[in-house]
Amino acid sequence: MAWNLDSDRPIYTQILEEIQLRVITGQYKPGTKIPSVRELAAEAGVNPNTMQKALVELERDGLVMAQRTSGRVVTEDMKMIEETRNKIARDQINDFIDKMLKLGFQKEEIITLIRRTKGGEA
Amino acid sequence: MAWNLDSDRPIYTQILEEIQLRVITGQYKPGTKIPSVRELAAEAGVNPNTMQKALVELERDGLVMAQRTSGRVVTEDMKMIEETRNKIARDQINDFIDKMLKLGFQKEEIITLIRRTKGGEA
DNA sequence: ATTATTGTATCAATGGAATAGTACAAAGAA
DNA sequence: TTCTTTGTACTATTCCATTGATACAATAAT
Repeated sequence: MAWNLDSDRPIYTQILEEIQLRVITGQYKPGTKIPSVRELAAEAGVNPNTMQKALVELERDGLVMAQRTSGRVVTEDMKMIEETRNKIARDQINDFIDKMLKLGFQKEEIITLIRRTKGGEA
Repeated sequence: MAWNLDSDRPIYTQILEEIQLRVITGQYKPGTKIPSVRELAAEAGVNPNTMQKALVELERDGLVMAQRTSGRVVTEDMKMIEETRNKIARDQINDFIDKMLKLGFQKEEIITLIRRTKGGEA
């Protein structure tokens, strides 16, 4: 999977979101180890310090835990993972709706436009 | 209207978007003058240089035009304004759908969630 | 004619993000 | 034991966004 980093937002923020996504989607499974700081940094093409910063922030949220010398492990708290997913989705929706309303679209128009958009029809 | 600037994206980008929005929504009407660089900077609480940078970028898009000493004027090209609005909306939708699909939601789920969201049912 | 306002240009200083390089302590592997 | 890998810490440097301050030319207002 690509990291797809752009330059108009802090890199460590984007990295944080990408790892969050990998946990939420099960690419990094509960209770398992994730790659080391240095590996992840190499994979993402960033400096280890930048990766470290992202990981420390993720740690604050409790989504991953560092074990001094044996690496980092994804939380086993499935409920927390699910709640994180829902919170992110809720924020996405609110931001999106807010912007669209500001642009002068109404809810039913928005829904129509989404229906016309490719992808995700199961 | 508030400028509502946050610190995790370049200020001049956010300013640019805000002015774009004001044109699109008719707060700044086609053919009329917009406030001077210094006024806008004061209103937004930023340095004139930062405001200037945003305005120059808007100029590239052709949404506003500078007149050396008499100020800046909004374009009278309604079609361009409408196209800008549609482009922004399209980008918003695509980004939003993309993120939601990555989070594992499907289109009908997304629509359901939007229906449950407050606002814009006019 | 004088003054004020306009956009524009330029320079220096500051702060945060990112890079680069290095080092250390703890634990597992050899 | 020795070596390697782990997370972590630290310092220096570079780059960009932002601020601050100032200046200039063209025009509108007086």
